[in-house]
Amino acid sequence: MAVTIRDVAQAAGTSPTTVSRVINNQCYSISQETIDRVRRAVRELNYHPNARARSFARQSTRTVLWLGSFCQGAAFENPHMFEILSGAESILSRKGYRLMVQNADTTSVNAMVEEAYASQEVDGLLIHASAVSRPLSAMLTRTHFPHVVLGKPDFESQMCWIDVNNVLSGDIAAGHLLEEGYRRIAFIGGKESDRISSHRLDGVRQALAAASRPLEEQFIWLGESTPQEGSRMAQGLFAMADRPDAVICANNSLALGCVEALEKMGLRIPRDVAVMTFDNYPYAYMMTPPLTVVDIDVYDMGVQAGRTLLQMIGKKNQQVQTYTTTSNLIVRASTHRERRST
Amino acid sequence: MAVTIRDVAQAAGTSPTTVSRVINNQCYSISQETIDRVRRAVRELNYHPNARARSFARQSTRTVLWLGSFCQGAAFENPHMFEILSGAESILSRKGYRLMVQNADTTSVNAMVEEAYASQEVDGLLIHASAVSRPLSAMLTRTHFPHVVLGKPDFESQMCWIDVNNVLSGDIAAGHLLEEGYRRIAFIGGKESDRISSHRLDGVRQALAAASRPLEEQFIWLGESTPQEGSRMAQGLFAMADRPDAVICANNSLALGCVEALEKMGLRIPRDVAVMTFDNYPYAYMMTPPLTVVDIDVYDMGVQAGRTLLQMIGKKNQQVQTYTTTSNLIVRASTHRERRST
DNA sequence: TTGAAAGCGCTAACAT
DNA sequence: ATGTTAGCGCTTTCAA
Repeated sequence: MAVTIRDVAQAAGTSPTTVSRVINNQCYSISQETIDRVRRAVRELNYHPNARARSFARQSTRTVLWLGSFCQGAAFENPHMFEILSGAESILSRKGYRLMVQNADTTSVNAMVEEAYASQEVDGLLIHASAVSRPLSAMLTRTHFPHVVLGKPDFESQMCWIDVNNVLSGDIAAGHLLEEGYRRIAFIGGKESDRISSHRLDGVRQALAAASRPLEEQFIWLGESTPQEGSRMAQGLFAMADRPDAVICANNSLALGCVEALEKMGLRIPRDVAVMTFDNYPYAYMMTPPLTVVDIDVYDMGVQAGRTLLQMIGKKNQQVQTYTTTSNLIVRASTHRERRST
Repeated sequence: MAVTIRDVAQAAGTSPTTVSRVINNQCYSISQETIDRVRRAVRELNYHPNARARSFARQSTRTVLWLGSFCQGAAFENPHMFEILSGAESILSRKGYRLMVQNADTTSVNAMVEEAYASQEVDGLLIHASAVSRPLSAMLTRTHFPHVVLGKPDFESQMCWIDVNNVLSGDIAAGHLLEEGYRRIAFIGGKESDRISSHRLDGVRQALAAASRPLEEQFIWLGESTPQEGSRMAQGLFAMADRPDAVICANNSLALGCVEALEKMGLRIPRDVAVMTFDNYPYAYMMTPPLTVVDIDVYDMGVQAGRTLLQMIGKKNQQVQTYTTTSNLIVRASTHRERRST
């Protein structure tokens, strides 16, 4: 049999209650001598409190459930989510909480949350935005169950969410190009329904307008987020009479195609044209030349989400709907005229 | 207050014992009528058994702990691990088990496993090979605690592990090129300490030897697994008098550099030279031309690991040390002479 | 076919 | 400063 709290109490010549207090650090009314005796007994018996009994007695598992997409290929197609997950794990772990994961999508998520809530299996939820639904939103709002949605849901709601600020990222991207002396800035983006791309475009527009050099409409090309489309749009862009001298690509896929097209057209990066994009995926720095990116610290977003959730678990009356603003500019050869591509 | 088993029992006019039997499907001695009454009460009261009480009473949490690297950047640098994780999640979830995750490395893992074992918090462990250590191995072997290591540990041990078969993958790669009519096959790989690369090389050697066309030593180039090195090695390879007509790159990074170098040297893929690599990363199919790869179904490896672990949790006397053999050839333009690169 | 009763190992209210 | 005691909600043994 495993060592229990009674064994420790006996060995230390005290009661289970006292042992419980010591191992939970509620020592404000315990003599130092007793504390030492208990600690020694714990060590000598190699006592580890039974987690199941604890969860049961304190009516809390100190566990958080992460709901998101864990389907086949997800890790390759959406490393973002796993990076946020990693950030959340770090803070939860540090605070003595456990992190459970479960595959969920917009249709399955309701039953899962219902079950997790009713069975009191977890103290809170972290839900990836790709897995939220309106019924879920209603349920969470009604029950006030602690939760944080990772990413802004694509409908109005009272849920608590945290997202990175793509508008800010676009702003930073355009600001960097202006600083480097580029003046004819173009944007290659995803379709209008692509909210990330649209937000980045908004930010670019903002920054250029603020610098009294508004983004010209013929310099905005939108299409599917594939290298092929990126290539096609770049070709269109640079077939125009008045060429741009810099291109902001809304994402890595578009950037890949764009760079390829520019190369084929005999344009040198960054001498003839600057190229930059968002998110520091391996593509970005493995390309020649390595691309300047505005990186979004999604790991940090996970940390913040975890921290927020823990606060909500502590005092249940908090509501948060916020953007975290942790975009970092990483300057590489593709936008830096002094350097040359390797 | 939440609905308890007593409430259901009362509503159904029976005892908690009977309700427990029904919800756990131990119905071999219960009248159909009683079962129906209980089921109805469960539904009407929207009863969900308290997971904490269950774990406590049955002395099992039906939870598995995954230990691996969740540090910053891990999702981008090692999507593999998350893909295996996803596979494991799917099978565990289906069998009514929960999956917890925790960041671990070779030094921290011992304390974590000790704690998880002693506190009886989980029923089993899935440990990524990057986080195993000799002391851990000794501890698991001594306690017979159910575990599966994902990937073959780099030291001899009695631990249970599952890995993909990289030797087989190399064999398949070489076999494909032979079939396509390529005869002068070269290999660009990671350093000798890179076990994945080495195994793939072994497989290539095997297949070519079996076809009585042994891999020529001057066609084997090894170096750091970076695009730069891949590029350098490709240049060396194709500066030789007797050029190869096909190159197998041990991984995507090397392939990226290799393709770039070939392009610069004016060689057309696949007309002048075939290129293939391993693992179906987005790089592989976003490049021009898209690369033929031998893909390793790591998701499936996670499924198999999860399944194996559940068996071990069931009957504790099983030991497994095995390769899963789920390599799939994905033929694309880079090795197919009939097609042309776009 | 069903039910009573005894835990599972800890926490926390209350008493001293 | 410490101990007594009563749960936490379920499962399971044993009896009927």
